[in-house]
Amino acid sequence: MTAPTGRRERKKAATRQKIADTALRLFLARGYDTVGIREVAAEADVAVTTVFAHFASKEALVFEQDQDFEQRLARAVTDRAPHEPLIPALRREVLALVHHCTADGAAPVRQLIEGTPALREYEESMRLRHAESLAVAIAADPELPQSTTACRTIARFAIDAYTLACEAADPQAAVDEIFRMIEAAWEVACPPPHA
Amino acid sequence: MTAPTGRRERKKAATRQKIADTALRLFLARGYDTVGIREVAAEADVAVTTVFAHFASKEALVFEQDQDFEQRLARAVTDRAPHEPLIPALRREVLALVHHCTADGAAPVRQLIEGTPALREYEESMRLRHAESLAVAIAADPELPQSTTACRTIARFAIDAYTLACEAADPQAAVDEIFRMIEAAWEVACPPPHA
DNA sequence: ACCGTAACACTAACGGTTAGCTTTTCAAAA
DNA sequence: TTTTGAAAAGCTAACCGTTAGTGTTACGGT
Repeated sequence: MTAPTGRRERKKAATRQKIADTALRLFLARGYDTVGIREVAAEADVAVTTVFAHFASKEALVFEQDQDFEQRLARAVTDRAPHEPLIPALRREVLALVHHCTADGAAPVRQLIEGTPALREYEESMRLRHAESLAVAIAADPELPQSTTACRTIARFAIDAYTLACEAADPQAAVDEIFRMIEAAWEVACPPPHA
Repeated sequence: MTAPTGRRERKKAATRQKIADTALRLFLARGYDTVGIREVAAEADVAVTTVFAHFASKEALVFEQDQDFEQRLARAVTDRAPHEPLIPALRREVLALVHHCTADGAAPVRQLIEGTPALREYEESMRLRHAESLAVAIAADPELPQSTTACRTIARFAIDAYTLACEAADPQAAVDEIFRMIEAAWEVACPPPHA
């Protein structure tokens, strides 16, 4: 179902990839702030306007892989097994995402992001957008008839868990600890019928 | 105790105030994005460089009043009565801050912020800085010997409460609802000795 | 073979921000 | 009072991310 990719789409994808690779290479080698867009474009042998045709901003060049982050969280909620409780499903997905971003291969990029304020800000803005769409997914669940505020709250808490766990010394333990807190918060907002 | 303010400091403060007032007036009248820094400077009758000598960025012009937000949260923790539990003290302060920012007088400015993506982003970045310093204040409390992760988690939750409550239809009710959740989360992270 | 259009290039500009340097203005030492 | 040091403000010119305007090329469907 990947469709017969024509030469056109292949070339486009290649250009995009070349830009992203070049940018990341230069950023890692010499630092994000000291490498300009004009230089990235020159090194990738494309026009500056082409860079912005493929990426919405300079920061977006660094977060090329994380496109599906948003969808994965929402789907963890909407596609979970019938009658499966919300929080454990959320916890599982957050843990997977944390593992993905603390993997050994991602270390240099993580370091680049952590050491560049502009990138940290950009990432946090992304996360907040993710929280909003997660809140919508939670609110849309017919099995959970609670307030909009509670949905948005839990969504933000989950994003907080992800962010904090990524920075923690022991990410796995951090996810466990924070989700114990989230579980308690959720039970207060939406008391289960079992008790 | 305001000290004998010399002419110099008075003039400096006056310049700063004039810039901030002019900027806010123009932004409210014609929109944030359509008013340039050069125009603000001209209207305030100062040089562009002077604007940036007083404010770190264009966005900072809008958040002139909120300087002490950060301190107030930290102090609500450090200066609370001996043996007073953490969460109620935090709740009280957050509620006060929410009231302050949803007051009638602040309505036009809030509307300006909500309607300008650049300002929303900037505000969120501020909040995260506030969360960090709040986390430090919580971690420094000798009565609460728990993990760094728990401190940072609660700090972010409190900031989330502020943000969500400011946007909610009924801010007071939102603070109540969210802090019930936070209370539960805190008790799991730091079980009180009473039970 | 032809045409519509998506992808890309080029130039020039806009707006936020900063560096470098000069001028003004206050405060306190001399 | 006069001198002097420094903070505050000004001016110019630029840097950098980003966008608009305008072509040009190369592909894909007819």
